[in-house]
Formats: sequence, C-alpha cells, structure tokens
Amino acid sequence: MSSALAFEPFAPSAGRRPEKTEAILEAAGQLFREQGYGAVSMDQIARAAGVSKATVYAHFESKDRLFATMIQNGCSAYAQGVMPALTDMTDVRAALTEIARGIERFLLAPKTLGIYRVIIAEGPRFPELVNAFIEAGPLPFRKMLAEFFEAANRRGTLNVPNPILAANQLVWLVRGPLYLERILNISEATWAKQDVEEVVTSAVNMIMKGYAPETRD
Amino acid sequence: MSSALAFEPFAPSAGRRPEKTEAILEAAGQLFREQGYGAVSMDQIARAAGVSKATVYAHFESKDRLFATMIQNGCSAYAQGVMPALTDMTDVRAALTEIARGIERFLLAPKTLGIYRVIIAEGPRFPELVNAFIEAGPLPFRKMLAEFFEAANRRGTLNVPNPILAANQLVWLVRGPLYLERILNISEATWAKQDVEEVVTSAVNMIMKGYAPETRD
DNA sequence: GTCTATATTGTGATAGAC
DNA sequence: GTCTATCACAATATAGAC
Repeated sequence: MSSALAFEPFAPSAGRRPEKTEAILEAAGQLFREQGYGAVSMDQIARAAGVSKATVYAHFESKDRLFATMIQNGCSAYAQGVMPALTDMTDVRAALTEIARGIERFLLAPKTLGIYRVIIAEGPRFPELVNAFIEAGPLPFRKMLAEFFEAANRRGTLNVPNPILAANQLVWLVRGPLYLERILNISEATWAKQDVEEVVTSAVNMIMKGYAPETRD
Repeated sequence: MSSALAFEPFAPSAGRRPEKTEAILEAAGQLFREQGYGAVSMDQIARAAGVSKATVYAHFESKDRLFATMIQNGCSAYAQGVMPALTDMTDVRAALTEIARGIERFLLAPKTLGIYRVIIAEGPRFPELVNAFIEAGPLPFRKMLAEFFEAANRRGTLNVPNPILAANQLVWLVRGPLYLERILNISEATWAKQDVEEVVTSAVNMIMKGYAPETRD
C-alpha cells in the first residue's frame, strides 16, 4: 500500500491544468498539516480544492502519492526559507541573534510545525519520505550552521570543538523551550508560555559563554 | 466523534477480567505508539491481544476511549519514571550530569517517543488528551527541574535568573541533538548521529558556564 | 480532463449463542 | 464476559458521459 513511492519533483502538464494541480496540492497540504494523514479523506481534499474527486485522481494516482508530493513541496519551501543570509560575521553576537530569530521565525512557524507533525506521525509508514525530508531540510540547515561555527573558530571569535553539536544546541536552545507549546497548541492556562525575546537572548548568551574563546576549564 | 472523553484512571473489575483488560491495553499501546491512531484497526488490536473484537468492546466502549486510556496509562508511567531522586546537591556538576542522563534514558526512550509521536499526531483531534498529557508529564518534570535550579540559586552554586527557562534549556540541550534521529528512526547513512556521552557532557558544560555564579557580563 | 454516479473494500460497532 | 457472524457506513478508487 505504500513503500514504493518515487520522488521526482512531480512532472506537471501531461495535459493537466497546472492551476488545478496547485489547488489540489495546496488544499491537501493544509488539511494534512492540520489534521494528519488518516483523518483527511479524498472527498474533503476535492471539496476544499473546488474540484471533483475524480479530478484529484487524474492528477495524483493515489492518496499516498498525493501525500508524498505535498511533503516534497513543503520540503522545498523548508530548504529555501530556512537559509538566512549569513553575510556579516564581524559581530558574532549579532550574527547569532539573527540566526536565532530566523530559527524562531521559520522552525516554529505553524506551517513548518504542521509538516513536522505529519512527518513524525506518518514517518513509520513512509520511510523514504523521512529521508527526503531530512535531506531537504534539517540536514542542510545543520550543515550551514556548523559552517558558521567553523568560520567563527577560524576567526578566533568562538572556540567550538564540535560544530555539528553546537549547531544542534543552538537550534534547540531556541526551539526547545517553545516547541511543545506550539506543536501541541497548549492552552495558556495549562502551560506558562515562554517569552520569545527572552528565549532568543538567553540562547545566544548560552552559546557565547559556552563557547567563549578564552576558556580556562 | 470525540472531544467528550472522561479521564478517570479507568475503573476496573466491573466483572471484566483484569488480565484481558491489561492485555488489550498493552497490545493497543504498542500498536498505537508504533503506527499511530488511524493506521491501527480494532481487529488488529483484538488479534494482538488474543481476544475477540467484541471483548475489546466489552472493556472499552470505543476506539477513542481505548486510545485515551492508553495515553493516560503512558502518562502515569511518564510521571513516575521521569522523576529522578535529586538527593545529593553538594556537587552541582554531578547532579546536573545525573539529571542529564535521566533525560536521555527516559525522554528519549522508544516508549516515551512513541507516546510523543501519537500525541503530536492526534493532538488536534484530542485536545483534552493533550492537556492531560502535559499535566501528567512535562509540567511536573519542568517544575521539578526549576526547583533544582532555585535551590542552586539559594546555595549560590548557580545564578539562574529564570529557572523555568533553564529547565527547558537543560532538557532540550540533551534531548534536541538526539530527538530527530530517534523519533524519526533516521538511518545512519543519512544523518551522522550524535554521541550520547558527548551530548550529555556538553549540555552540562553549557549550563554550568551559562549560569556560573561569578558572571561578569 | 473533468464531472456525476457507482463499485468495492475495510473498519467501527453490535446481535445473539453460550 | 466472551465468542462467531454480521451490520452499517465511510472511504478509496473507478466507469462512463461530455
């Protein structure tokens, strides 16, 4: 029923109207991200896209394939949106703060969290999808951050023995304190929420102090 | 179809065999955690538990209710297993290391991650379940860690302006670098995995340096 | 290609014997 | 309470007209 999905970026225009393909993908994406794979029917998708169910099947051979294509689409956006411009390296604190804000803006955005939700949920059933997701998003992002730390090492502005680990730490120092409350939509009454600015500032401080060049220990 | 679930710890022995209740819950728990709510049928659960489907319905009035009870069960285990004994406070580094190891052992265990997977996946459909989960697990754990940092403040061994934030940071400094690779079962080839000991040691270092008492900045 | 109407399978839930 | 056999329905997928 699954497990044999190809991952071309989706070949358009074999006679099909691109506008409808787009509408179907967008509707499916929103529904899947909000409600998950199992809870969404092809009828709902067709209705939300303003087409008939048969048309959906003319564009995508199965629900599995539509789901896979939607994730692929999201990953492309992920890979693009997640790459901030790291031009200015003169002020490390400023650069780290910029990166931290980018992490908050993108990795904690509802759309990104929706993709995470559905990838985590359906990962066991779609192993190839997990790999495609990792390679399109987290992996290049982690690499880019590691390169930032390596550059700081060369300049002597930081002392980072394991840049990959430091990249993960920075991501999760920002993301972690806000992750649960956002991906689970926790009510304010239940869970005292964290202040975004404080999370960002503190994360930058932790990295600066933890990897300060004049370490005596 | 959902949204009105009560959350008593499940009243047993209204004539039902406790052993079968247990078998059903265990089978359902494992299947739900591994495959998610939608992908598991009541037939599968009955077969895995070694009973008939009608028996499952004699013990649990619906699939929703069975799911909710299973999550509740998992949360109790969560609340118990997650609370380490924080007796010795003389050596802060040793205490932090012990806590960090506990985080790795419990919050990254397959069973815990399975509960997270299914909670994240079905959260939007079961809001009450999310609250119950938060109050049974993450909330008391965060509070306990925050109290640890407050105690360290009083002793002067650490200087932590926001103990709740610090608690989140410690959790995610350990959990974050290992989270994706474990909850998504990423293959070694795709994602260079982190070394557990290094993650733990570095997390403790970050906290110690970031919240050292003699801060000059 | 796109629609309406339909075939078919799987699944949540139940009736009735013991 | 537990089983076998069955219902009722929803959802994936398709046939056939245009």
